[in-house]
Amino acid sequence: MTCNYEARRRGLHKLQLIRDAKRICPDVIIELGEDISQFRDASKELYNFIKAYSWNGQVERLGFDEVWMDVTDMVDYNMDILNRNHLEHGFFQTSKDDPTEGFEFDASSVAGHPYPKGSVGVVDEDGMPENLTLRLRLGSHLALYMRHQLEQQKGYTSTVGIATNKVLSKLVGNMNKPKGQTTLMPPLTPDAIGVSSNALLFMDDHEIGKVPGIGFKLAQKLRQLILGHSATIDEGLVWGTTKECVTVADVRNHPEVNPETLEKLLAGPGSPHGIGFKIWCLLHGVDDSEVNQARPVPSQISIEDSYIRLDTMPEVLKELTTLARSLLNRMRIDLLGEDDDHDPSEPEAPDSHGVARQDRASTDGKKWLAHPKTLRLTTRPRNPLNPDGSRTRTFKRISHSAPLPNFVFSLTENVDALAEKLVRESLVTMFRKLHPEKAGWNLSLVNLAVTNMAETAGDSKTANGRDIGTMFRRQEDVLRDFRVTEPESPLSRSPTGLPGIAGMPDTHGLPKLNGETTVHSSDAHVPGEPSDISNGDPLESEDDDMAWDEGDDALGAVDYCPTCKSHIPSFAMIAHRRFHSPAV
DNA sequence: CTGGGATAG
DNA sequence: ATTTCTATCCCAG
Repeated sequence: MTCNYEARRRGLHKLQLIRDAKRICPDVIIELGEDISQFRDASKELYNFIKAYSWNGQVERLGFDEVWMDVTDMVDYNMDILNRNHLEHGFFQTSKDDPTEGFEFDASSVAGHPYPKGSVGVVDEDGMPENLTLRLRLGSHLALYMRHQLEQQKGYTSTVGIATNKVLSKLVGNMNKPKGQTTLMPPLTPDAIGVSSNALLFMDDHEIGKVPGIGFKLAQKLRQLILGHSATIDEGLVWGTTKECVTVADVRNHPEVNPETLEKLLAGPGSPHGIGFKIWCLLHGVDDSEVNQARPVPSQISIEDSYIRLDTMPEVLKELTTLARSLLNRMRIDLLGEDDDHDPSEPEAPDSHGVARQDRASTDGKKWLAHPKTLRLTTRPRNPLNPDGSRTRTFKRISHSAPLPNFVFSLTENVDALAEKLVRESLVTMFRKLHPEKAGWNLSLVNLAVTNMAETAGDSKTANGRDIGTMFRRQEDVLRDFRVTEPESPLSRSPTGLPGIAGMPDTHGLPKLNGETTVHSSDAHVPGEPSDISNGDPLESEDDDMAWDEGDDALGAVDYCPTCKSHIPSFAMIAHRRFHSPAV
């Protein structure tokens, strides 16, 4: 499935056949098994570590090992307190409240690698760096500091990209891996005197499919446009590579390429609105998408397994039970939080079977942070045999959703019993909707998911025990469809005031320059070799109109359910107790 | 809200 | 085109 850097140095790559790996590297160590809980745990730990540095909470995960962090506010603040006469003796405050928290740094240079190589950014006749150059330098020093802390405190090295938006930071982060950081330096807009933009220069060499947001389907359409025929997929090598190499420059410089033609080429049923303009922006290194807020709970939890042969009902029931058990355990790990109202003197209720708890998640003193409302069952059927005996492979999935029954939130019942009950009372019916025939099907994959999380009040509780953040988000949800907003184009945000040059679409390709700094971090590495941090490499040197609050006094009384450890409005307690009573 | 697609690691 | 187990966002209906 995957391999470490050592194996890659020996010529192996991810998603390689075991047979090929053994041939190329006979002493390869193959680890069988698919328990990724350790990776999940490490991912959470490192993500929480990074999140703790954020002021604005914009810390977005991408998979298990990558994070974007918008540090615009931290850079704003530190630009204000920076002494421009003594750039060499700067102090970066990592806390607004405590002026002693932070690190000393040299704002006269970039930390780590600049792109292009050797660039110092844009500096005037007196050697004074322009604002954006200084801002990116600050970003680079913050990145170096955080990487140092990560290595010292957690023992992981890392790779970082520092730039003015998400797409540029992610791509520039690839330049010096592992254990390096790269900052995309100004000028980032084409200059009146003809100095070209480093953003364009940087984007131009990338193969079209390497640009985040341009996946396999879009890349093939763009290659077709440039080549005049569909690009041939290069077999044998890594997935996604083509024999013909079409670069960003090839597409951008194509005479017929503009937002309108791209829209005609790329738009289709199901494709996002305005895709032509979005892709055109990406080709110019322009990306006005926000770094998402860190969320307390995931929006979905899913478990899946693939099968060589799964074609009988008893086997399906067995697999569904196994998956349901995993899913319920995952729900307890990811959706349970500390219960502030928990009384530790009260012994935990024994489970109904008197069996010692062996689940991974401890449930005492915990409560549900969110209640998923929906259960989804997905399968991937194998195609029936063709008349000639061959089988056309498909990877299409079919799914069916149903309400998630409330008994799964019981913290007194053991997971095994709950899993069996879930299969009996929900999943069997859902399975029949997908596969009404008694036999004749053969599944290559089964997936179980819980979605539509209804978040319960979190940490930021108000006096009446409600989450003010959730209330505002709800207000936003309600108002959104009624509010008339003026669409804002990223181009309208140009801070330069430079007029575009007629006939040069490039000049409209302004990166997001409104002072934002995005850091993209990837590739946490286990301890081992010295990194560019530790080896001393000099390079790395209120009002009354709150309609939603109406009637609160009437409904305000809240009871506490000892079974599922939730706060329940008093008027609903009788009905709520029925949820926990055995089914009749 | 559902079911499916595209994209991503 | 292949092989896995996740996850997110978006769209039409």
